[in-house]
Amino acid sequence: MIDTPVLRETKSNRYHLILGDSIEYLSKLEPNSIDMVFADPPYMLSNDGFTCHSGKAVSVNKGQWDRSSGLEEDFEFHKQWISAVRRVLKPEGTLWVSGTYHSIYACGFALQLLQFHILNDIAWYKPNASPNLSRRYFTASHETLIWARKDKGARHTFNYDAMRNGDFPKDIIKAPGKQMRSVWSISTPRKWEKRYGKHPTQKPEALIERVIMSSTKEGDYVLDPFMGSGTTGVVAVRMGRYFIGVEKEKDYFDLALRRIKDEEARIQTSLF
Amino acid sequence: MIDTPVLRETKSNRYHLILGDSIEYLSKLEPNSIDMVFADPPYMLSNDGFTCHSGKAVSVNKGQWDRSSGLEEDFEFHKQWISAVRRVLKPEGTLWVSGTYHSIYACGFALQLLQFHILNDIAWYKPNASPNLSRRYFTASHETLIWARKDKGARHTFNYDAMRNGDFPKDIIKAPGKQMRSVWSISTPRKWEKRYGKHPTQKPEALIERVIMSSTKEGDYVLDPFMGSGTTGVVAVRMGRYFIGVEKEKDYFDLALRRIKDEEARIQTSLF
DNA sequence: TATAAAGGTGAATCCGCAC
DNA sequence: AGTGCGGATTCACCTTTAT
Repeated sequence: MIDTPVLRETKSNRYHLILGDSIEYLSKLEPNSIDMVFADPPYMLSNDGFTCHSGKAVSVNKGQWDRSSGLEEDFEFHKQWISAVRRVLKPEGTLWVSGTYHSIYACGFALQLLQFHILNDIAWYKPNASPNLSRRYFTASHETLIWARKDKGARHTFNYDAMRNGDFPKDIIKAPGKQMRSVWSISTPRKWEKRYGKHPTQKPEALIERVIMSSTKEGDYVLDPFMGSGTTGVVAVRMGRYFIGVEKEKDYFDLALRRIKDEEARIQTSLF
Repeated sequence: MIDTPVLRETKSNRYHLILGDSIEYLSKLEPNSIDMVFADPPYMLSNDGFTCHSGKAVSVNKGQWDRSSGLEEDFEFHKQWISAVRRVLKPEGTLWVSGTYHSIYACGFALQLLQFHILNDIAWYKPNASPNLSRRYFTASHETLIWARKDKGARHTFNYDAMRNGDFPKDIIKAPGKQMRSVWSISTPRKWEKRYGKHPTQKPEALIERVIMSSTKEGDYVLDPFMGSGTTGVVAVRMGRYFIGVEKEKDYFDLALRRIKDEEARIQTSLF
């Protein structure tokens, strides 16, 4: 794999998609230019005897020291991408980070070390989570999202009324006309639309909608440094935000591009 | 304040309460002797221009570097007490850590660095949380609990059936006869029993009951290094576990002692 | 045709058993 | 004592059948 920062780009009035490395690309972006970043970072590095160097996984020694050093490698990676994000965020801009316990503690701690100010942590409860088959743990049924702003002093966007008075009929936690709480009940998409084939870690559109609705305005610049299959882009474009997405794996990039283009077409059609 | 490790101790058949410093005390305990630790660590060090050195708070410079250095002090503290806990845990023993986003990322990351193996993270949802008055954030309505075991290889205790089939009538998440999930809906105690006066960060007994019920057996040794007002001890004694509690502030120690003694008396009475 | 009940499937470990 | 295979486990959701 060639180590070029940007292998391919596709632009439109509504989005800018980049096939390449996030940190590389972010370092070339205009500083203080992004309103909101949504990031679902990878966390494979330290887990099962594999470590990930510039995009390719290599097997490593599984000794005790290694698990720790893997964790520290993860941590270095998280500090790097969060720093890169910090540079391009507007002072009043905010960052969302999502993850399970495998990665969220390293991310949250890195965030705090790098002077981000946590506004909320959100527990995304999945009512349709898979059962636990081993019977040796509780059934893992949620993920964590951290919402933080760049500067403690700046005034961030929070659409209080939309959150309080919006319609969230399937959420068993949210009461109509009451404040949105830090626990969100949103089902995972069970079968992925056949049009685009299956993708393992797909986030539900309702989740991303809530994130974008709560913390951005129309016309804002939304960036996803680990775009994956592009759900953030699909929803951002649908909601009238400008989307910048970076993805280093070509298959995911192609899938995201197709989905976001389709969404754009749907919008054009519906304007008539 | 004198830096004696143990200022006062009170023992019985059911508990052992220590007024003094946790890390000091733990360093003298028998290694590999404790079945479960429940810890709700303090996190004041780095927060609002105060740092806490050996028990007393001193004002510090609020510069940018300082917030970071305060965080790192917190982190050092968490690594120290978690290491001390690690030493006294049995190989199959487990550790619970509770906290909000102020401290839980540093704790979780420290836990992982110190070779603990996370079994679950639990989102404790508080249906009766206070509303958000600023209208600039989501309403903070949950805390996080991390459950981890000392060794990945060892077989920890998990009372699957008690969790699956027990009665949790007030929990809007838990379905009868279905597995216990990683989100628990438990109200906070609204008014604290008058007998003991008010305490700010009181945890509900139902929460501690669920923790102890799920991860310990009768007769197990349960330790709380930051005992506070002693709820862990009250519930542990009630459930027939042997409780070891450490608290460095005399007022809290006295309160905990009174509550746990009262619980013990209640048990003796009910045996007739 | 709509709604309800019944039956089948898949996912991710852990465990015992045979060697 | 390691290794490897196969069965057991639970629950949401889909499909099929029944009312």
